[in-house]
Amino acid sequence: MTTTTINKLSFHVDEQVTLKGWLYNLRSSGKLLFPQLRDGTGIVQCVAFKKNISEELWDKLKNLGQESSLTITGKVRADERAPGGFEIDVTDAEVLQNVEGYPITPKEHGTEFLMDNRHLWIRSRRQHAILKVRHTIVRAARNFLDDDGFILADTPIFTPNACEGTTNLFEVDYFGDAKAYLTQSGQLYNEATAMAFGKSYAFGPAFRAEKSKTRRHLTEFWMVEPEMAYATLDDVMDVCEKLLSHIAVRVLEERGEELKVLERDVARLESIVAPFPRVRYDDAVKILQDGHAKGEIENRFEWGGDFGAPDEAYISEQFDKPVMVHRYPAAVKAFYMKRDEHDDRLALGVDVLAPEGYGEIIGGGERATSLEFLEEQIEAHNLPREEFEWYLDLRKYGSVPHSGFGMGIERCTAWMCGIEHVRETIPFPRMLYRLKP
RNA sequence: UCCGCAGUAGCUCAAUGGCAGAGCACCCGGCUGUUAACCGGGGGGUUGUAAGUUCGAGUCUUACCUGCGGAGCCA
Repeated sequence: MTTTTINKLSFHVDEQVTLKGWLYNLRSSGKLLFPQLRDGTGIVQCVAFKKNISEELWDKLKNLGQESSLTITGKVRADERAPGGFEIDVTDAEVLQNVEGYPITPKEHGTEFLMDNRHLWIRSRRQHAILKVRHTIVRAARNFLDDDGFILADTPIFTPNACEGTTNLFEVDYFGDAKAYLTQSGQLYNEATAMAFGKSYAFGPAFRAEKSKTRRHLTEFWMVEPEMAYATLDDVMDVCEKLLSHIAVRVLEERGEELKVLERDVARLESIVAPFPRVRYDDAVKILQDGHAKGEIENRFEWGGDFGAPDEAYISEQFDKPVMVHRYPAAVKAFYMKRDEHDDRLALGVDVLAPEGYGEIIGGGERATSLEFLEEQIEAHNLPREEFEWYLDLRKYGSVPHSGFGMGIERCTAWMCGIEHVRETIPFPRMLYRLKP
């Protein structure tokens, strides 16, 4: 007897196999039962004719509740009537637990209810598809960087200070006499690891205590943050477009079935091919102002500010591919950004805006190299100098041009899947009003 | 923090200020190819909380709680 999984049934046609899983749904028609089994790799329809099996087996199957745990043994048969193309003629079954009252029924449910039952919701087909796409994105990003010579060097989650001084942080008691904060970015530490390894990246969670209440925000989210020594802003943009193109290809290759479940328009993913348009902030402002003149956007954008959500959406709508907007006013960017040598008002930062209104999925740029400049910036931003001494050391001992960026995993996943809200792109989302389960 | 919408059975939703309802889920019965199966029967309610208007409030008023959407902020 072969024990196998549902995704491998095509290798076992006309053979007896055993599958281990849970009951996804049960339909019956008098002397005929259709238990649908899921095992994490897929869903398969099984068939049991009353006259072909023992009375004991019939009785065992007939009253099973949704999500009952069981193993099913039977012959694999190709059948066009079955969803998925294969069917199991049941010859035996072992019920580990017969379940009554599984909360998530095959009808509609509201978001609040489903989120309260998130630990069960992730068993359902759509959530399964999204989380598998997430897995592929994570693996594609890591493989891309690993194969390109980046060394994984993860950065701390407890940090002693605000690393950029821009966002609200979660404060944690650290053994009574000290305060720690949950990291909002591994950025500053990545600069240290890049000086050690040449090319490095961190992959981990980031925490922002912003009271943001939109479909693009989580308080806990995951980022991949590559950093490169001897690299410029242009080098960063090269890596961004290659990384995103690679991710799109891998998602298309590995997750065709899942994209079908999600009803994703794959043409939108097929067009994610490097090179991407590179637009200076100044020109993006012109796009917005022209849009206002044409009456396509409500507010008239003024040079100097950061883009709001509607602004980002309008800019990205002008292109099929992700857009890389670069050289922002220094005032709206982090203190460690290098200034443009041709225009001191500008910082060498880049944001990658995804199409279809998904907004900023990557933020990055070239870092300042001058010790004196950073000392001025730290003072100007009222940051505690003593907490940044180690960071300033990086400019005392072998300072070189270097650059990097951070990509938000959940926003990228929402974009690839074409779904509304990032809360479905992580197994257990943490949001402003959601800490459980 | 601000603006808007919502809260009725386990779930999704109905109910002109006048008897609290349906579908799904659950239990019982029927059906040999079901595709969110279908058909018949059954149990299931402090209408988010508190106060008010009224002969009478799920429905109108006020406050609060909770959630959803958006803004700001951000990836």
